[in-house]
This record gives sequence, C-alpha cells and structure tokens, in this order.
Amino acid sequence: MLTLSDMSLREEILDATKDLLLEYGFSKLSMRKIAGRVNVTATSIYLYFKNKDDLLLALIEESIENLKKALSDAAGESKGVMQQLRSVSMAYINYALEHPREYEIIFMVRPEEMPTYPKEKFRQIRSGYTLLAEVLEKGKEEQQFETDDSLLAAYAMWSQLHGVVSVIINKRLDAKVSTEEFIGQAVDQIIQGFISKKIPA
Amino acid sequence: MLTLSDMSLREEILDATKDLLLEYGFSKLSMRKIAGRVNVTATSIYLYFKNKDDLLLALIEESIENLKKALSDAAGESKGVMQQLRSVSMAYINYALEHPREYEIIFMVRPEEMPTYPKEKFRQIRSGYTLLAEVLEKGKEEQQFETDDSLLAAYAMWSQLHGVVSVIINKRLDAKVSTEEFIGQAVDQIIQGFISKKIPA
Amino acid sequence: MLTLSDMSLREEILDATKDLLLEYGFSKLSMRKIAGRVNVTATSIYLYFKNKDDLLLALIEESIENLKKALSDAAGESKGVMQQLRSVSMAYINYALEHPREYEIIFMVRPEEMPTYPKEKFRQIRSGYTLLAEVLEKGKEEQQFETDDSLLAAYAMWSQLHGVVSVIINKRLDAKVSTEEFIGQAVDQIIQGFISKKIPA
Amino acid sequence: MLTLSDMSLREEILDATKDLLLEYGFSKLSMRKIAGRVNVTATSIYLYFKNKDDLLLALIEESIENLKKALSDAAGESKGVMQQLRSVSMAYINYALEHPREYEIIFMVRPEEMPTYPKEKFRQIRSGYTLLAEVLEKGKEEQQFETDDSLLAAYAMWSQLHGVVSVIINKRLDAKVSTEEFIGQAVDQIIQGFISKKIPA
DNA sequence: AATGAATGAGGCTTCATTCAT
DNA sequence: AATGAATGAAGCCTCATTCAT
Repeated sequence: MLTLSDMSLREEILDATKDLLLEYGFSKLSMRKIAGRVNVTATSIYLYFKNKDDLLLALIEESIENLKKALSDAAGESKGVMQQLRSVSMAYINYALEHPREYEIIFMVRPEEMPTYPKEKFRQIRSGYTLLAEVLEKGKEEQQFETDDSLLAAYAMWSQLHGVVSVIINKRLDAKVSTEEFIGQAVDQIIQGFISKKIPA
Repeated sequence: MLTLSDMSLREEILDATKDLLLEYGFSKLSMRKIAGRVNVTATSIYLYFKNKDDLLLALIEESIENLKKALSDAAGESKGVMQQLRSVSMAYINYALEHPREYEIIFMVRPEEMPTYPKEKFRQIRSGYTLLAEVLEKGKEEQQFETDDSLLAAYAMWSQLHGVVSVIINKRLDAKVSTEEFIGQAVDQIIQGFISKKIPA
Repeated sequence: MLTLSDMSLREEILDATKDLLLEYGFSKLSMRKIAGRVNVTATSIYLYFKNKDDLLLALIEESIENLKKALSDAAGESKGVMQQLRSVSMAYINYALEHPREYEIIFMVRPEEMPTYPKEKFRQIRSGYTLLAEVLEKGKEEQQFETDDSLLAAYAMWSQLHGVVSVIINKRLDAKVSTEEFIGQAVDQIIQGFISKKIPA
Repeated sequence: MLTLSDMSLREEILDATKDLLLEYGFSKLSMRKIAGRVNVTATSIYLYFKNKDDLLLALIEESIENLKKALSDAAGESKGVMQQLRSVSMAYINYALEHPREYEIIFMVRPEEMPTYPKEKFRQIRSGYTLLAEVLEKGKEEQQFETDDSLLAAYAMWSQLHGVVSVIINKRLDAKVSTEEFIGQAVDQIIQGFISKKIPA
C-alpha cells in the first residue's frame, strides 16, 4: 500500500493540486495553497515544475493518459461490437465518476484560462472519441448497425456521454433523482439513439 | 434601437462582464477590468452591486431567465408533441450557441468557485429540463411514446443536449467536423434514443 | 517653502526613489522600499506609475530636463564665447555635483538594466553635448579658436567633463586631493586642451 | 591553447560572471544564472567563493590586477616621456575597450551596491592613476613640461580618460560619430590640455 | 568536488474592497 | 451618481543560501 511518504514530492504536489482543483475550483488555485497542502514552501514546487502552467500541463497530460488507458482496457475486454459499445461508454462514465478530479482537469480547464496550453493537447483530449469511432466502424463492417459517418456518430455519442458525466460531476442533478438510474437511462438512450438512428424525424 | 447611452450603467456592467468572461475566462475576471471596459472607476460598480459575487449572481439569474424564456417560447410555437420535442431541443442548442456568454455563465460557473452562491439558484438552473419533462409527460399521455419515468428521461435528454452544446462551446470539436452536421446527427440520436428506448441492450 | 505635505505623493515617490538610488544603488531599489520610505503601501505607487520602469522613466526624464535647463541658463548668462565655454563646463559639473542623484540616474542607469528604455531617451541624454557644440561652432565663426569638427570636439569635451564628474560622484578621488582643486585643474586642462589642440603630438 | 576544460571551475565561474555582467547588467546577476552558464549547480559556486559578494570581490581584484599590468607594460615599452604619456593613455583606453567586462566591473560596481566591499579595494582602483603621476613627475624632472602638482594633473588626466572610455562603453556616443576619430580627438585634447596648461583662462 | 532538496525573504504586481468627498 | 486615494492580502516567481549526502 502506498503511504504519503512513499510518494515523491512531485507526485504529492500533483495530487494536492488535483484535490484543490476539485475542492475550490480553478480560479482559486494558487501555488501557495498547493504548497501549503503538501507542507512545503511554495518555492519547492519550482524544483519540480517550471511554473504554474507547467504544473497544470503535467496534470492534464497525466490525466489524459489515464483516461485513454481506462477506455482501451474496456474495449479490449469486451467481445462483440455491441458489447464493446456499451462497455466503452460505461468505462468512460465510470472513469469520470471515479476520477472526477482528473476528468475535470481534462475538460474544465478552458483554453482562455490557459493561453499557453499547446493546441496539440486539446487534440489529444478529443482522442477519447477515436476509440468510439473505431468501435462504430467495426460494427459497420460487421453490419451490426448502419452508419453514414462513423466519425460523426462517434462524436455525437462522445458529446452525449460527456454531457451525462458533466451534469453529475457538477452536481446539477436533482437530489430526488438516483444517479445510477440516471446513468442507466441515459446510456440506454445514447446507445439506442445511435443504433436506431434512421428516421430524420 | 438601443444605443450604449440608453443602457443603464448597471446593464453596461453586466454586459461587459459577460464579454470578459467569454474572452478571458473566469479566473481572469476582475472588477477593475470590468470597470475599465465600461470606462468607469472600479468603485462605481459597488454602487450597483454589493460585491463581485453579487454581480456574478445577478448575471447568472439574468441568464437563467433568458434561457427559460427562449425554451418556453419554442415549446409554445410548436403544435404536436413530437414537434415540440425537437423544437425545444433545437431551441436549447440554439440559445446556447447564440448566447454562449450567458450559457457559459450558467453552466461553467462552478459551485466551488462561488461558495456564497445560494443553492437555490442551482436548482433554478435545472429547471431547464422541467420543460422537457412536461413535453415528455404530455407525449406519454397522448400515447405518442412510452416512458417509464418522464422525469428521468427528460434529465437524460437534457444532459445529452448539454453535452452537445458543451463540446461545441468549448471548442473541443475537430476542425474537420462540420458543426451543423454534428448538431443534426446528435439531435437525431438524442431524440431517437428517447423514442425507441425499450431494449435495455 | 516646500514642506513634505506640500508635495504630491507622486513627487514624494520620485524623491524617495532618487534618495534610495543614491544611497543603495540601482540593484537594491525595490518598490517596497520606495513605498516604505514614503510611508505608503507599495500598491499606492501603482496609482501614479504604471510599473517600476515607468517610474524610473519619469525620473530620468525629469532629470534630463533639469540638466538641460541648467546648461542653457549658464550659456545664456555669459557674454563672450570663451566665457560661455567655461561657464557651461562649470554649470555641467556643478549641476552634477549639486544634484548627484539626478545626474546618476541619467548616466548610471544602463541600457542592459532597462531593456524597455526607449532609445530616444538615450539620445536626449546626449543632447548635453549639443549645447557645447553650439558654443564651439560659434567660437569657430568668431575665429576665437580653430576646430576641424566642432561636433567631435564637443563630444570629446563632454566626455571629459563626464569623467571628472564621474570620478567625484563615485568617490573614486583620494581623500588627500581637494575636490575643488581637482575640478579647477581638470576644467583648465579640458578647455586648454580644446583651444590649443593643433599638434597631433 | 586554452580550452574550456583546462580552466578550473573557479575560473570558469569568474568568466561566466563577467559575461553575464556585461550582457544583462548588475541587477540581473544571480548565482543561479552564473551556475547555469557553467553547467553547475548554484551550490557549487559556494565551494569556491564564500558568497556572492566574495565572488564579485575576486572579480574586481583580478580585473584591477590586469589593468595595472596592461598599463605598466605600456609605460615600459615607450622611450621618451611624451611618448610614455600618450602610450599609457592609449593603453588605458585600449584595455578598457578590449576588456569592457573587466573595466566595467572595476568602475561600475558602486560602493553602495556592495556594502561589504572593503574600502581598501577602492583605493587600489585609483592606483591606475599613480602610473600616470609617475610619468608626469618624470617629465617634470626632465623639464619636458611644467606642472605645479603632478598628482593633481595625473588625477585630472585619468578622470578624463575614464570619461572617454565611459561614454563609449555605455554606448552614449552618437551613431554618426566614429569611435576611432572620437578617441583620437579626445586623447589629443587631453594630452594637449595637460601640456599647455598655463593660462587659467 | 559536487549535488539535490529545501527554505525564508523578498521581488513586482493585481486584487477586491473601503472611505471620504 | 461617481470618483480618487489608499490599503492589506495575495498572486507568481526568483533570490541567496544552507544542509545532508
């Protein structure tokens, strides 16, 4: 088991930053507060990160990496295309809910807030949907379902999954609504919407 | 026609704040910058708003009001339930894209960033979905479509719509993907997903 | 008579900055220390100057202006060309010794230390020698002395005067040497050197 | 031939410091930057120098030594007194322009910036002029020129030479003026001023 | 001989806010 | 209705230096 002392200061800093981001939000994050939480001088942070942006960047990259891994793991475990579709969707939602800090970091950090943020990273974030696109394309080939444009469909699905997650994480759900039921219902609708999409209503 | 001078300073301040939020993001927003954009001293803002939080609060309330109005207008104009479903969905997306500042303010301002924000306001935000719920309930009564739980379904739809909007506003879309096609595809899937939701896959 | 309270804070700040520059040197100058000396918060300085560079710039400009005025006054008071030559020289030295803070500010602030310093200002500083050049040119016309190149000669004289002043202000003089005698001797040599410059030795 | 690896780290540090001083100025000099330029940790500097002041002190001493040597070499090579006068003057200027880093370090580092700087060192700096004084004294004995006070005259000459050098190094010269012509003219005037100084104008 | 980790002080600057006018 | 002056807290970051290794 990992204890605090097993973590390098660098990791401790990253971890504390995640916490603070989730607890107080981006605009309240400060180097001093991060340092305080790790019981170190603010100066020490600069031994491991060039500056605040550099620290946030490292955080984002790490988080993206984790999300990507979670998704490809889920895709690999499943057999059929239909099953893959559902299991990747659930993996996406589960990862987000189990690692809200990381998920938020990936998505809530806005371009305007981070002008120095390399565009290429934003592209990486999108790569979440590419896995979906691959599954859809495979299903198309296997004639499991018909799609005009797998990429577009994948994008649409991804955005819906993101919406579901977003609403939960941001605590926009009514207290009366069970989160689990909500997820079940939403994922059903999302997948069903994709499968039976033919009537342009 | 409205000219600048027709706007009360209060409104000018609110408007400038919206602009700044969209342009530079929440963490870069400052009373001074707001004042500067309106050509007023920072002190003057305090004549109309108790403090920064109060200003943001007013902004959010105003924005929520506008969104609610846009939605109910859309619902009112349409005849059939099916048509209402689609037109409310599109109204939601359109409002968000046409008033990204307001939409962002409503959704991107996180509870953690605004500790003083009254919880009751967050509940109001959710009211966006109540209109959807009413439409769904009506459709159920008219036996246009079957739903176990209209409220849950409405929540699911709303979250998906939010996801679609979110991805666009946050510029997370690939440049290769046409926004219009994306919206079309997504809305189709969302509605279709709701209508034909029966197979728990 | 001027008392402290008669000075605007802006002037007090400029004055304190001069003192600190002279007392502790450029590299030790800080906004906090300036503020401390004026019994104000560091923040207050920013009400009058955009930033540190801006403050220093104002200081330099003011000092240049004063030096220029002192020199042209001296030139105006004297009658003959020879007398002008001597009186401008003495005015230069006197101004520097009576306002060492201002003189230092003009000359000791190096381009490398102030990258944002507008080149045009450096040109203004040189204008000290233009007055000399004019006097020399006039003397040439009046056939009081012969010069191939008045501008060059003026430059040479100016640099020598600067050297004299420099050595005194920087306290590089031996304690055994009387400053007054040193100045007398030096100015004599400088003027004489110019007048009888014909033998390329 | 000397290569980098032939230099002791101590010398490398001194050398890097000279460069940095010339390039970025005194106020931007930091132990870290010095260390960085030598590819060493800042800590390593403390193996060779007690602290920053100590390092600067070593630099100054070394530079003074070099200047003194250049001057006495120049005096030794020349035959007649008149020739010595000119050749020492030129040696002074040449040394300064060829080793601006060292020259600057000697003269630009102000007592106020270095409170711990032993006064005795400042006295050493002045020793530059003693060589001049000796030449003048010798000339007086040989009745080549008349001086009331050789020491005073030497001081005056030295200050003027310093002025000439100062203006060039500090890039205060107009671009239109040729540095070489300027030096020629100035040295002529300086020497001539000394030789024919008799009329108290 | 050299480093890596850490610190406390202080650098410039911006912030929200108040108070007297 | 609006301002100008001022503040204290805090922002990010760099500094010289020390200590254990």
